[in-house]
Amino acid sequence: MLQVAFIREQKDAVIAGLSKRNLDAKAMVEEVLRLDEERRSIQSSLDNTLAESNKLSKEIGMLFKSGKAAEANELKEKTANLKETSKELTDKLNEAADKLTELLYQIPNVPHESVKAGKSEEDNEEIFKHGEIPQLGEEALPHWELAKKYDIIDFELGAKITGAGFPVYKGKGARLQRALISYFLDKNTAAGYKEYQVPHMVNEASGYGTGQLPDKEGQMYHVTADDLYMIPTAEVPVTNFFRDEMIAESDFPICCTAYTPCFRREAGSYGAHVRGLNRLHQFDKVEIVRVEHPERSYEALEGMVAHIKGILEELKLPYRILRLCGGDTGFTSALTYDFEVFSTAQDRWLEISSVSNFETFQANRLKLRYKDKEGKSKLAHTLNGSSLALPRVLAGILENYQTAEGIQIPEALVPYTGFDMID
RNA sequence: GGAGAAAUGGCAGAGUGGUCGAAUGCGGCGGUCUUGAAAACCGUUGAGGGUCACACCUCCGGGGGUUCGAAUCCCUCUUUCUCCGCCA
Repeated sequence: MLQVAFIREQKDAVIAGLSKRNLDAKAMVEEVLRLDEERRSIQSSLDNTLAESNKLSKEIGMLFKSGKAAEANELKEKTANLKETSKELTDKLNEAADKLTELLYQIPNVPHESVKAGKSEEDNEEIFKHGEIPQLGEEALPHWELAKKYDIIDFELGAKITGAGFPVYKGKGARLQRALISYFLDKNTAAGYKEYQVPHMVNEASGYGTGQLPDKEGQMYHVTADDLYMIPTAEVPVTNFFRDEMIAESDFPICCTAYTPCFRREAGSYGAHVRGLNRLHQFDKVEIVRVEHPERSYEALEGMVAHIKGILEELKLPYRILRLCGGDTGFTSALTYDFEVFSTAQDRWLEISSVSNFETFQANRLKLRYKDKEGKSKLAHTLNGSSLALPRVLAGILENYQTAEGIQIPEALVPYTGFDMID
């Protein structure tokens, strides 16, 4: 969430920034400032009441010590009033503070200056494009048909044992999944990211920490008996490593990578675009997460983009990079680049990675801080990106690498799969 | 699952009703010494709110309670450790 002090100091810039998300935040911002003022004024009355009551308590203590019990008891009666006042003020304070927090939770991050205004994905800017789109001819198949033809992914079997959107990978398909995970993790660790294996469920506090709660409550699977949530991405457990942490400035940059399955309810999705691997309830992803000094976070973001470019180029997949417009940028992000691979047989671009800088938006909720040179604690910046999401990379490989003899395996993956052709 | 013990500042660790936001050590920061560094010595150093700045308020795992007054007493939850049981 945004910091109140920031909203107070940069009110107009905040409103102007949020308007790029197609959001008129004027009323919300003003309500935040009003509630904050109310909160501070109640706080100050409460402080005065408590100060007086502390003073009396000290006096009572001294009187008892010097044996003046009668005077002490007299003073005790005076504290009753103060107690009542402070209780009332505490209730009012909590109410104002809760309202303020609730409202702050509803305000998205202010987009970076490079982000253009826009309503939807139509307005995203393509900033980079690479690779040749192969000419496949008439007999080219979409990946769900290739999966069936070579018996490597079984959607029906997954539907039988769990439900739609939970595929079963078989034989060389399963092996290719494992190969991709190892390959991505190796690329990430070679680039300096430390590898982690993390729980696939998180508690409520972690959900709030990274902003899945309360915003996207319905998108996560909720294990109600134990009040745990299935993770929608490794970002949630990994970023929450740093919840309530104080970091030494010398620890920057912190670079983490983790493979996890990701669970998403995808309530409201429908149609041909969710076919096959395009949209699943459970999928595999290797994530990278960074905690950075505010002055270097955008440099880090560019580094992450370059890293992912390197992987896609090694896999020889045609891809493009989009800078998301305000309206399409995620709630918590200030700047997001999407990577898309061209799916030749479907004749469309598929999103395979999303790389974002959250600036202090997550760190504020997480209370993730560092000490600067003057010893002041400041909020750190958090960033993350997929490196990479498996299903659509797999779809891209199956579709772009299909031949009359079978599906070729990209050269870089052969050491991981142990075979160079699915046939 | 049963029995017991514990949770204190960046870390370690004292503190069992008032003078405790909290000894001491480590770490950090500043300085003396040194060509420079290390060592040694001196000083300084928790977080949040609030203020122009002070004052002042809150915070000793979370929540609630007792009391004029709680790190300290009571209840509850969470977590950790030890012993027993079960187990991939």
